[in-house]
Amino acid sequence: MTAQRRVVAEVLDGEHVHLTADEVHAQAVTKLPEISRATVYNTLGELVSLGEVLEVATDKRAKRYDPNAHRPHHHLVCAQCGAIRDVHPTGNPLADLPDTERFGFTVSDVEVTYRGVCPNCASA
Amino acid sequence: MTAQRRVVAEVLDGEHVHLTADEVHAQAVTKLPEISRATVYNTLGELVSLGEVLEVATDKRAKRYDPNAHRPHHHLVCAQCGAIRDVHPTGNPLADLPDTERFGFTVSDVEVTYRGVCPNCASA
DNA sequence: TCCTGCATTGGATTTAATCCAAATCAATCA
DNA sequence: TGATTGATTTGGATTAAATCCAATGCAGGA
Repeated sequence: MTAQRRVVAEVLDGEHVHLTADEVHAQAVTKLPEISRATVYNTLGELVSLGEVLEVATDKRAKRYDPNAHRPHHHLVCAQCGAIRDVHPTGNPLADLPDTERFGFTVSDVEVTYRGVCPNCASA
Repeated sequence: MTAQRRVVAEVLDGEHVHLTADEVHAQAVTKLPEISRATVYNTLGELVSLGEVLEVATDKRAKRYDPNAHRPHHHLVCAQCGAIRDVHPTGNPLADLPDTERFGFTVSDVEVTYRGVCPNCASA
């Protein structure tokens, strides 16, 4: 456990946190000025392999990192400003995929992204 | 309608087609040797604005383009080889998001990505 | 304290996508 | 048919995200 990793872990803390690698780096720099981008990428990669952090690809730009890996959830994204909230739908989408639609795959996971307009953008 | 656009449209034809821009360009070149990447990107962008083609971001690498825009569907992705199939789950995931989980958003769309292992990779 | 091996650094590289000005082409009209 | 015009295409440069790599630094154990 190095200072750099601690800082990255600190930045990635809280609910509804979905930062890009660059944003993580920007915040990390304020706490540890010499930290390099490569280290941030390395650490994020390790956290993902350890299952502590999830990669989410809600927009088509940079990957985002979601520290809320231990409680399963999905995402609600504002189509205008890109704001992201964690959501917990009822029901089990896995059960909604009939065998005839599985093409012989062993299906193990499902990812749901809701899109809409957030209250902020709606009122603007 | 130019020769270039016709070629891009021809490449993007069929079921379960989910090519990256580069793959579209590579196939387009075999039919029209001097077509440029910029034109492929331009044309894909126009097709997306017209609603004829969907962008899908199933992996975190390049965007993929899905010509099957007129019948709504979701995707089943092989975690190992990246193969993608179009699937049609039963049920309506939109209905599974309670008001208390909408954070004031106007939710209009939902995108579901199933992940698993395809028969090919499973037998290898 | 001294080693040893992993972590970090930063700069170069790769990949995807976009931008831009110049050249080209398709469609219309006389 | 030939000229005009405005949209399209081109390719090279540029941006952005991510990765790679060799050299350096550092944490933790003996």
